[in-house]
Amino acid sequence: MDFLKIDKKWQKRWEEAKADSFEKKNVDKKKYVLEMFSYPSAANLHLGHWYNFGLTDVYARLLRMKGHEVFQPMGFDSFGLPAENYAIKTGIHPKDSTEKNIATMEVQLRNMGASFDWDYEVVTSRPDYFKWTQWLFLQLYKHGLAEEKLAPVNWCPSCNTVIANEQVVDGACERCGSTVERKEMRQWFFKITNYAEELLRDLDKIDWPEKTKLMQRNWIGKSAGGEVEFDLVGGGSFKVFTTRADTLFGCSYVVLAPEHPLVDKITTPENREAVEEYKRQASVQSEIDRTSTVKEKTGVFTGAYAINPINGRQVPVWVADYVLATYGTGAVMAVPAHDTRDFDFATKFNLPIERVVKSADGSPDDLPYCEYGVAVNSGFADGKKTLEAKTAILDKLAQLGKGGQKVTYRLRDWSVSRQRYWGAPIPVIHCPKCGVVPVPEKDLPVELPYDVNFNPSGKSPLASKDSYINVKCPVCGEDAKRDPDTLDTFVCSSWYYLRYPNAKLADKPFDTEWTDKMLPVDTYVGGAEHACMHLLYARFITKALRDMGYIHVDEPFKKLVHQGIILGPDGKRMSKSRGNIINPDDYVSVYGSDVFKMYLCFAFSYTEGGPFSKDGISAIAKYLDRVERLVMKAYEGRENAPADLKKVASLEYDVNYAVKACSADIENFSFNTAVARLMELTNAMYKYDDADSALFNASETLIKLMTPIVPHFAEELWEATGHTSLVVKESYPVCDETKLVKAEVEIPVQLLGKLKGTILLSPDADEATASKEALAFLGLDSAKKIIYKAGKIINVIA
RNA sequence: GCCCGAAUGGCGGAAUGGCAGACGCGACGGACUUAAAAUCCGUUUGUGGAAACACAGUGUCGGUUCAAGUCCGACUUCGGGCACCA
Repeated sequence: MDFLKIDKKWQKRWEEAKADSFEKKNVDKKKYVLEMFSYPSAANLHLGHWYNFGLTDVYARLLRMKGHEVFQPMGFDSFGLPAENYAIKTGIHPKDSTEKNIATMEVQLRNMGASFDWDYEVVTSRPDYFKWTQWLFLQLYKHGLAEEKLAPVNWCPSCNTVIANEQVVDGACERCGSTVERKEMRQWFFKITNYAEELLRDLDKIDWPEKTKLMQRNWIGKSAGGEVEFDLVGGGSFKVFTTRADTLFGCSYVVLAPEHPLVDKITTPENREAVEEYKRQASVQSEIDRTSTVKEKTGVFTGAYAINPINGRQVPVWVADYVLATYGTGAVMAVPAHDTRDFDFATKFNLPIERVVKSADGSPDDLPYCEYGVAVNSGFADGKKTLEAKTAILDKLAQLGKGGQKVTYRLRDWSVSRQRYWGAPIPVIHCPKCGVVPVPEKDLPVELPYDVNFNPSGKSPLASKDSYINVKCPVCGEDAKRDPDTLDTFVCSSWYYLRYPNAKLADKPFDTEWTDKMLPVDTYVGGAEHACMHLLYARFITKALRDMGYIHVDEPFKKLVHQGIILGPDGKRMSKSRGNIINPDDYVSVYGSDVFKMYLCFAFSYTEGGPFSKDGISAIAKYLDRVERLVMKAYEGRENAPADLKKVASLEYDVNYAVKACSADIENFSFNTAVARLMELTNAMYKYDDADSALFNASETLIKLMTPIVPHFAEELWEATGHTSLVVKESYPVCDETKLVKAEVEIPVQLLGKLKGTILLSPDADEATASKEALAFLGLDSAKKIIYKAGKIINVIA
């Protein structure tokens, strides 16, 4: 078959017939199937796109044939750094290169033959979309979920921009590999931490890979412990967070993070110089390799003392960079006897190490002893087990008004300001008189000016565009300035699944009533690398919009599937530097989209991925030709009456088995076994040998079973066998269970657990019959015990 | 360092605790052909054996069970995540 020709032919027919259109009136049967939309890069569709979009489309097509109204839209996440970097290098404007790339990719995506409904296309860099991204920002601001604060941010000196924690990999910029610095800046933050608890809790409600849920749980990092307030000698106080309140009696010093605001206030004059020097060094340290946990502890004494509220003891206040400003309270109580870090520090600086826990069962408890045990040297808590001692001490602190139970999260607020050009402008005006003034909604979108110098200068490119930056304050009318920054592109992608069903809506981002019907996304498919970024942000935004009353779902993505990663033929990740990149076009242009897609289905376990090998591709082409010959033979003989009814029954068994298995496999994203079942059926049909009406019936079913995977090919055969309808519009075959009932099945017979052979038995034979047959087979008179599972196995214990 | 996941023929990969290796690639053999390609039909975990068959076998060691690739415990290697989180 000419696979290249049929691609075009049927794609045209489907378009004419609107075969992929979502029928709004059938919304009660909707299935929202979504693939993570892609960034429009200059290169052609890569293998990952094919693997994600092409195979998810197999799933979508199956659902459609099974009677669901499938909504499968497509679009582009088109703001972002690559276009801007490309512009800096080549002088081609990001908007121009992006729009050009989108046009190219649209054509390629259409050529895939996937059943996207393009009427709902979304492009995040166009004003009709980012107008509503800005609207989203304003709603978050109105509801106190967006705030501006001075905060240390990750600064990439090479990209000249702030980057998110998630984009810092091993202390380096994820994109360019430069060492990330820390810098204090005024930044907009979304208060995702307000939702930490719910984001954690609702993971139990969604059908996601356990691994992904675990990653989010760890990322949120809930930690239940206590808070302890230390007064400072000479006035003032600060709090520490601890999970080991039971060790409070053993606290021999306290440590503040170098960035802690109290440091400057409490440092005594004679220590000031050393502390200042340490702070300076610490900021440099953090730029260097922070990943080393074996790094020797450093720190300086402030000269100040704090009072341990549990025993009134004065303890020195130190500053050390092993305490993180961004976690807990930025201060810790140090109990060197029972914490390895404190132990290392105390050893180095010769601070007291006092045991307050011993092992409960007499097992070795050399210091530092970090296990749970029994409290000692702890006043009223002596003799209590760790958990009880924690409670007792925290209760006591609560009575004293010096602390109590406290939960802390590792999750931090989401920094969304980017000192970049190619993003959605932040819709805020800074007025010298009125302060932060949100742009009125009627003035949205805040358009991105075209003619801007976006070469990195350390400042936002928009800051130097006078006609953009200078505005009148919407409140007082005086001269004011726009916020010069743009939004993190993760903001754009945090709500696009809401826009898809409302893609053309002009007067609002989405219609609440309609969105309630369309959401949640039933099945979401994309890479696992988004576990702690996009997937968490989208959940947060959904919950925030729900609390504002705009939607009424708790979770955006009911079921989540991650595709695996296809590696280069060398088993390594594909990369330009390795030169092991596989270009799908090289194969699609030879074999057509069906063959290539079916190869992708068959060669990998979908969620695992694995190394690419071209060897299997021609085999798939051969297989399809084999099917074509078979189907045409069956078509020729369709008028013949079957001669052998036993053979027909066997064939019908094979057909129905394939129907059942294929459907279940595709629904489970087990595409490789679905293809295997098709091949088995094909082999069985070849063995059947006669060309008669039974074989023709089987071939009709085979064509339908193949439709989700190789739709062009299936259409061609469907047409060649006398049909005028579109097979993609046909119903998926239904398994006839009665054809799967066999009079006799092969039952394995084991002797002492070792397989000896098989006997033929009725699948519901009773134990007596089975035992008799098994003993006869083994040549035994009796047995101590016989384990019999009907239809499964007989194990004889002699 | 901590937390997850994985390990099955020459290769990609199948196996709700119940016949390990489905399906395919590759290889080998046969049919068709003057020949080749294409196609069709076989064989293909290892060892021994002409064969029937026997024994061994799912990274390593131990355990639970009538029965373990699958469950449990320890370890090895690889992959992923987090990484001074108090």
